[in-house]
Parts: sequence; structure tokens; C-alpha cells
Amino acid sequence: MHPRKTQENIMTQPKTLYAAHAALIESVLTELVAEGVLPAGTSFANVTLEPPRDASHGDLATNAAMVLAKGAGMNPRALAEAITAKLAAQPGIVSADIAGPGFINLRLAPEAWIDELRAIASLGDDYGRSAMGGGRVVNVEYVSANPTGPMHMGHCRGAVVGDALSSLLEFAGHNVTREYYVNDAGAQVDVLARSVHMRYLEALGQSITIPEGLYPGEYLVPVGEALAAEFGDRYAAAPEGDWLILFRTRAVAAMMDMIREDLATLGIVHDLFSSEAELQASGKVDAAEQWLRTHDLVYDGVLEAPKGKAPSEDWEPVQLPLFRSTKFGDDQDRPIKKSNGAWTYFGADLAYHFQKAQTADALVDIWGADHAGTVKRIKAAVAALTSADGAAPKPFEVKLVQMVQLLKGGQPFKMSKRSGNFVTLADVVDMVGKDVVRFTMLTRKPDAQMDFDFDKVVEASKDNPVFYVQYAHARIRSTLRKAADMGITPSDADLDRLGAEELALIARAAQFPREIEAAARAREPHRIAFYLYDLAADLHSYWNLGNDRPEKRFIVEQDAQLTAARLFLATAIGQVIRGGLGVLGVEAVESM
RNA sequence: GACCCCGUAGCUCAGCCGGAUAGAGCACCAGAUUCCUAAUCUGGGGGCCGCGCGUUCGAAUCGCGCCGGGGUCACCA
Repeated sequence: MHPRKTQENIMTQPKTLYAAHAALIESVLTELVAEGVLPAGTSFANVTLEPPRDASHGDLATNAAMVLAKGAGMNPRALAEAITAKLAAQPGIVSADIAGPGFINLRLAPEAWIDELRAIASLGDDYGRSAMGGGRVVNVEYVSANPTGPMHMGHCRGAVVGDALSSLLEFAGHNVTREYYVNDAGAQVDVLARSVHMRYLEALGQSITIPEGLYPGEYLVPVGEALAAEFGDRYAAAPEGDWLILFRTRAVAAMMDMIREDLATLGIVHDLFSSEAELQASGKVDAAEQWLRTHDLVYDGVLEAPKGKAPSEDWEPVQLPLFRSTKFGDDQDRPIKKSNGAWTYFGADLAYHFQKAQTADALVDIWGADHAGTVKRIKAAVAALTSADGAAPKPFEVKLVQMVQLLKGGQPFKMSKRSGNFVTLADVVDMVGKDVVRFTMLTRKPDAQMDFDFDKVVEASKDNPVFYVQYAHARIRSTLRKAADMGITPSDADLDRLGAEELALIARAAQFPREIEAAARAREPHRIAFYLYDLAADLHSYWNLGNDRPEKRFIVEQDAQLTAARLFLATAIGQVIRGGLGVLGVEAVESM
């Protein structure tokens, strides 16, 4: 389902333009260290190489002189002189100029860009793929919605962000496990079982009213019918103890089938579903408790009264096993078991993370911001558990996805499974399509809240930026089809005929590999969406040059050689758009 | 009271590890289509980057303190 790339293949890939020039600068700086210009042990960690904002500044810019000047006891411009003297001598670098407070601006020979164009063509789908992850195993847990009903829009953002992040990390050289934690052990699944029992009675011909507190959703009707068909009226009058576990198991299985189907409409497929109930039955939670107790991280104590605005109504002190999360910046120690002896969510969750850490080099969780308050305790517990043998704690990040405020016609729309009042993910995907939903969720950084107004999204779906990007791809593909009909195919024979506008397009495409690495490092897939928008804008802009100046079109009928070279460029741009959309899980369409 | 996120153009939002004259879309104004797909493009107006102090060659970006908005503060999940 998720194609993986072997390490060998990645390592044999040629260096992309940015990577190659970054290496070049580093070697120049290393030389300066050897010559004593820079002090031994100088770190180049803050040295950047980026495209200048203003194209008149050249092709590439580095801040090396400014960053390193202080350590060298030189002023930035003097150090820049020393660096540029070496850089300017490099083949492929036309000029190295010092500007402003000490920027070094590089101008590259056209051949450098042409070479990058060839690299895009030869790497194909692998252009932008990075070895950065070094094959490390990263477990990404996302969605993990309770198995009590279909996916609704509240789940959507975390699902898309988690899925795109997984693909991004894979593309950046990590070995990703996409995991879903099934909370099939809490009170909510008993509520589910009782709700299904009502539907079971209904299927047997009884007239029912769903009591307050149960799930009234129609989606449970078929589950009740299936149970009635299989068991007849055997459990109609039986006490709850006779059927609760059976009904719960069947209901959870049915809900998970439904959730998998819903996720599939968004193109999301998890590698692994882990059951909380199975985890508890395995004794792993007990083992975790024991270990924490021997390290004095869990003790039997009295829970403090709840802080803040809510004054205690019927609150009374109880002795419970508590995790010392106050040692890690939490404002209260947290129970891992309830007074009835059952595990709290937190108690099971820390063992669950410990289990995941056994097979992964790093853990990433995607959570809704409403759980932000529990981040400190879980991170503390996992750090303690994974460093049990004296090893460094397993890297574990919780990425919080801020709430999506749901609106309908400008009015806030509250959703609740208990009231049966919610908008399903499947309905929205049905209305506007997978690509619009995914791209909408990815054109915003995850830390910012967002509004999702159904009416507006449906009405404006035609204006969604996803179509802007897809249109750029479709234009390229249609051009290639048309040229093929004319008997012209892409060729790299005359790439030297490409001019400044075409090289600028390559320059944008050449940023793809560094955008991938930066986005993967920051765990921010939305950056790829914005990059693709910029790339598409450049393509559309170039395309429209041909309106006034037919000689700038991709297809120049009188000049087959030039056309073949431009088609080679067009193919490469399309390739990068396709690659980026692939990471985001969005379709690259052939026509619109 | 504590913790987390946000505050950038009229609106919705980008802005990477601090970098050069702070960007895009929408909306508004003026233009471009006998031509490879106009779902596109070109130009224009519009900014105390919430406020203050600090760090330094340099702050929208980092730190501290305020102000404003949202979220959370269960033996829930």
C-alpha cells in the first residue's frame, strides 16, 4: 500500500543541486578552518543556503560569513571575502558577490540548472526523495477515534495531517508505521453495546425509544439486525451480563469496519490497529505499573481536589495509584487506575506507548488540541519507561492539531455522538471530493484553529487551491499529448536553448528536495502544499507568456528542437507536481 | 489560578534554523483569450507584523512581561 524505497537506492542517487552546493560551501569552510582563518571546531550548523527572495540577488545565497564572523573574530564582510575568493573559483559558479551585511550571493552557470533538470528526469518519481531519515523506524499514531460510530468532521484534520506526515516522513527516508489505537476498553464501548442491544430488540419487532445517554445513531441499526438474524431472540430478555461482552465485541468490530471504510474514502490506510482491551489482557499494563512503582514514579496517594473553576460537588478524597507527573511540570499527580480497579485511559496509554517504543526508533502522536493537557504526563511516563535500562529515552513527539470549528451558514454547529447530531466525513467527501478535503486541511499550519463552513466549502469548492495545482499538472499533460499527436516528444538534446524564464522554472522545481527535508524535519506537511501552490503559480505565469509571445509557448510549431527541449522541461515540472501531490495524497489529474 | 495554541493587508492565511525592500488568495480597481485548457495571467491601491522591554551586526521570527481570542484543567476518553 505504501511503497517503500530501499536504502541502497537512495544512497546511489545523485546529489540534487541544493545538496551539492551546500556540500561545496561546507568544504570551502572546512578549508578555511584548516588554514586557520576559522577557529578549529567551528560548527556550521547555522549556515544556510537558500534561494534569495529577490531574484536579482542571484541564484543561491548563504549567510555563512555573518553567522561565523563572530567566532572568527572578523567582521562579516572580511570573512565573506575569504569565502567568495574560494567559491568563485569553483566550476559552475559564475560569480560570488558580497551584499548587504555580508550575504554571499552566487550565480550559477546555466548548465547547473540544466543538470538539475536532467536529474529530475532521470530520478522520476524519486526526485525529492531523501535519505535524511536513514531508514529509522517511526511510528505515527493518528486518528484513533473511539469505535463508537462513523468518522465525523471533527476527526478529519488529524487524520489528513497524520496521513500526509506519514507519507512525508517516508519520502524523507524513514520507515513509517501508521498506527491506529482502538479504545475498545472503556465505558464508552459498554454504552455502545447497550445501544446496539436496543437496535437488536428493534430488529426483533419491538418498538423502542433510545434512552438518554445511549447512542441514538441510525448507523447501529444494521448491527442490531445482524445480531437478531444470528441469535434470534436469545438475548431479548436475558440479563445484561449474558450479552454485554458479545454485543460489545460485535459492535466494535462493526464500527471499526465502518471507520476503515470512511478513512478509505480519504485514501487513508493504517498499517496497524492496536486494541486497548488486548493490551490490558496481555498484562503489559500491570508490568508497566510495577516498573514505575519500583522507581517511585507510581505511589498510592490521595487525589487532590480538582483545581480551577469547577468547585467540587460530590468530590471526596480517594486513595489511588498515582503517577508522579508533578515531577515533570504537571500541576497534579495523575491516577493510573480508577477506584473500581479498572485502568484509567492514561494508565493503559503509557503501557501502550511503551509497547510501541519496542519496535520503533521514534514515536509521533497526532492529537486533537482538546487533549493538550495530558501531553506532559504521557511524555514523562514514556520517557521514564523507555529509559528503564539506562538508555536514552525514546524520541516521542506529540503533535497537536488545533480544533476545527464547524459552521453551517456561518453558525457554529456542535456535534455529538450521543445526540446523534454530527456531519460525517463520508458525507463531506461525497460532496466536495477527497482532494478538496485533504488540501483544505493541509493549507494551514496545524497549530492554528480553523473554521470549516460546509456551505462555504461546498459553494467555493471550485475555487479551492487544489484545483490551481491540479490544473497546472493537467495543462502540462495536455500539452504533452498534443505535441505527441504532432509527432514531437520531449528530448534533452537541445536543452541549451532554454532561456532565463525556463531556468527560473527549473530553479523553483529544484527547491523541492529541500522543502521535503525541511517539512519532514519540522513535521509540517502543510509546507509542501504551499510549495506546490508556488510552483503551480510559476507554471501558470510562464504559460501565459505565450499569450502575447507565441515564441515562448511550450509548443513552437516551426521549431521542433526547441519544442522538444521545452517539453522536456514541462515533463519535469509535471513530475515534481506529481511527486508533491503524491506526498499529500492528492490526485495529479490528466485533464480538467 | 495554571498549562497549551493563536494574534501579520478589509477578510482567510503563508513566512523555514533570526537575514536583504514582510508575501499569497479572496474582495476592490484597470487590463489580457481569432493563441499549447482563461479553473489562467499582468498591473494597481491596501501593513504600529496585538503592545512594551530585552538579546545582537540584524527580530514578524528568539526570551520575559502585559493585552485580546480559543482550548484544557475527571477516577471521562
